[in-house]
Amino acid sequence: MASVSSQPQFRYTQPPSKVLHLRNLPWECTEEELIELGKPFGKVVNTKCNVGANRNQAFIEFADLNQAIAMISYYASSSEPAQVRGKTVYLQYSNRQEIVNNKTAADVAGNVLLVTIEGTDARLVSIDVLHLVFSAFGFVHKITTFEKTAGFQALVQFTDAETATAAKNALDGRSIPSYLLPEHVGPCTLRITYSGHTDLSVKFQSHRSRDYTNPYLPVAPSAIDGSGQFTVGLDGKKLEPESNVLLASIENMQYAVTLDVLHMVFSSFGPVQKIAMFDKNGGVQALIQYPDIQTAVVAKEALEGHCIYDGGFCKLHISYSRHTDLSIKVNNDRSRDYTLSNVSNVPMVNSQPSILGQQPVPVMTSNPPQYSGAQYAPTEQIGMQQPSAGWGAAPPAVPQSMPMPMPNHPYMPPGHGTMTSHPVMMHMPSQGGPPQTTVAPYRPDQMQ
DNA sequence: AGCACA
Repeated sequence: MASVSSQPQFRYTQPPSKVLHLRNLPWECTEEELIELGKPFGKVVNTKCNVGANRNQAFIEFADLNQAIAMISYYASSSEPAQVRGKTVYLQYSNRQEIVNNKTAADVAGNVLLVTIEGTDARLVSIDVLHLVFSAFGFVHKITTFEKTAGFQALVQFTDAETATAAKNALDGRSIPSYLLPEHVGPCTLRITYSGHTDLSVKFQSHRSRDYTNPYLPVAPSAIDGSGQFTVGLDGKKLEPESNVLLASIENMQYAVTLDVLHMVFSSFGPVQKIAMFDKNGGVQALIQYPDIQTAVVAKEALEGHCIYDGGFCKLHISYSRHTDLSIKVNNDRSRDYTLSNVSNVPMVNSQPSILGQQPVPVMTSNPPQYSGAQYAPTEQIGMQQPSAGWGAAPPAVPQSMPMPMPNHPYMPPGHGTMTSHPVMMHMPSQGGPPQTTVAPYRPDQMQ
């Protein structure tokens, strides 16, 4: 009752806080710009950008209250107002004492990306295609996929946040190129944020998750017990779990295919540890064991459907075996353990008569094998980083540095190679996403 | 140009 309006000019001021409220910021002001603005006065420990309906407000939190006071005081008496991008920024103490929950995991740059695949056919995008797409930006350590209310999602782990950011910036909002998808599959758009994870836990190689850093990780039991766990692949075929052991069946076997021929053919891709041949369904099949899955993958990709001899003879059909280590009881003309003997190319004397008797028609000398080791030499040394061929979307000749299909690439459908001078164009979705005219070429080499 | 729920 004593003095009326003793301090009316302070009625609307806030008490000091180490959090400052900023308004009239330029649109979508960045955290970096806020830090630049506050740095002269102290240590900015937290920010929150793009607040408010117009996303033109923000908060800065200093480490110490005095730093916030220093900033307010400075601009209260300065002739130059606080500015961001030349725009005057209005400052005041916030009515809160700290910035709470400033960032979600999606805002914090990390090495793991959360990828949501949008589209009615999103589920048909295989983990292999995801691996191919993301490998364009760097080594992909692990991928897990899962279904949640958000839809079909994947976590993609890179070495570091920089690589992940490059992939995120280049791929977010883009659609997977149609030539990586089956014809009937509609647009599959990628929505990408950061994940809070730093290291994914992948216990098995399966159709749902992969650890590309650990080729010896066991294949998921669920994927090999035949209990309906096989998913349908892009081409409608069953996706087999990869294995270091290949099952090769030989079609149209006009010429004898001996253990030594198989050894020669399959040795082009890496050391063959064991081979076991046997008869099944009236034909000859063989199990070929490599020391690791990658070698087997490359061999399978290269040899599947090819013929050992010219003229369509002895056509190979290759799948992954459920075996991981063959049990070779005796070395003979049908089975051999090359790890037990350092002779690998010396034919063995027939020690046991085969069930069908002697080898059929030994005419192979007049038909030189099509394969030479050199033919597939580029696929050797795949231990460090797997070529994209390993996951079935590109042939093994594709260099590692450019895992995406290129124009004039044999896997490129007609039309794409001549439509653009850019290496690869990510196709824009007809649904959602920026308009076609603004699409940037998909050029990972230009991304930071 | 006036305070945050992602």
